[in-house]
Amino acid sequence: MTVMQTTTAAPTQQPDRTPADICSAPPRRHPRPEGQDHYTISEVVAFTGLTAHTLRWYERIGLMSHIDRSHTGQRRYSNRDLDWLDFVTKLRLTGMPVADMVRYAELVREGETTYPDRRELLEQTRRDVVSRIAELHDTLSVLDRKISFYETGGN
Amino acid sequence: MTVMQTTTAAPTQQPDRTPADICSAPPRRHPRPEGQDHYTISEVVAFTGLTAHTLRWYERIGLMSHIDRSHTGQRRYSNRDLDWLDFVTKLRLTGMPVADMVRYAELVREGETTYPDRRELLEQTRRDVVSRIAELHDTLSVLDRKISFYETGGN
DNA sequence: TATGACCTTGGAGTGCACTCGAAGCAAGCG
DNA sequence: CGCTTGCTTCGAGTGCACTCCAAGGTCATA
Repeated sequence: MTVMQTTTAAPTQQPDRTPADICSAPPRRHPRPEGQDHYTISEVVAFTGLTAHTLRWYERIGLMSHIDRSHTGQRRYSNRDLDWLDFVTKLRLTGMPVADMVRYAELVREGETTYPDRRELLEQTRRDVVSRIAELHDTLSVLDRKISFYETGGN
Repeated sequence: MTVMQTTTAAPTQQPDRTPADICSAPPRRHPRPEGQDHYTISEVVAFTGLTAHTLRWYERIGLMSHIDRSHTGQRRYSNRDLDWLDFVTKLRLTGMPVADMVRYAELVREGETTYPDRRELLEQTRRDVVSRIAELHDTLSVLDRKISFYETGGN
C-alpha cells in the first residue's frame, strides 16, 4: 500500500488541547509525533484494521467527533483519533453495543461534568466483562469434558 | 474415560442409551426422570429461557434433530433434548456461529465415525474461547485504568 | 497531461440470529 | 357449546453492525 505523505504539516500545533477526550491514554506509541499526525483514512485503515467504510460510518453515527479535513475535504486523523479508535475497539471487544459507545462519546463531548456518568458506564461494562469471563471459563470446562471424551473414545 | 455422574444421582437413571447424541453429558439434573421426560415446548421455554419460536427455528435449521411428537403432532422434548440445548447454549456463549453448530449437529447425526472431526471442531472452539478470555482480560485492564482516572480526577 | 490509485457522499444492501404474525387445529373447562 | 390456552406452519419483519455502490472529485507520479 502506498502510504501517502501528508505534506500539510501544520507548523503550530498547540500543546494538548483537550485532556478530557482521551482520559488516561494507554501506553501506545503513535506512528508519527504530535504535529505530524495527519493520517489519511487509508493509513488509519492500516493501523487499526478497520475498513474505511467503517471509519466513515463511525463518524456519521457520532462514535467519533468530527475529524479534521484537508483543504480539499479529505479526512486527516490525529493521534488522539487513533487513541480513541483503540479504546473503541476495546469496548467493542467487550460486546458493548455501538449505541452505548455513542452514548459514552457524547458524554466525553459534554466535558468534565460527565465524569461520574462515564465512570458508572465503564464500571457497568467492567461488571459485564467479568461475568462474561466467568461464563467463558464455564464453557471451557464443558468443552474440555467433551474433548477428553472424544480423545479416549474416538480414536 | 467416561465422566461419571456427580452426586445426587437420579434413582432410576438408565445406563446411557445413545452415547453418540450427548457425549459426556454434563452433570445436569433433569426436571423429570427418564420415561417421564415428555416436555411440552412451553416447559422447555421455562427450563432453557429460549423462546418457543427459537426452539422451532433450531429444529428447522437442523440444529436439533427431529423432536418426538404427541399423537396430535405437538412437540415432546426429552431429557436428551434438554442436554443438547444446554450444550448448544454453551456453544452460543462462545460466539460460535449457528452454522457451525449445525455442522456439529450433523456430525453427531452421522455417528461415531465423526469423532475426530468433532474433536477438532471443539478444539478449535476451545482455542477461540481461550484467546477471547485473554482479550477480555486485556480490555479489563484498559477499563480499570480509565475507571481509576475517573475516580481520582472526576470527584 | 494522463493515468490510476485514493478520496468524497448518501443511500441502499447484506448477513446473522432471531422474532413476530396470521391462520388454523386441538384440548380442557364451566 | 363457547371460551381460553397452547400448539402448528410458513413466511415476513426486526435490529444490529457493518458493507457496498455509484458517481464524481483529488493527488502523486510518468
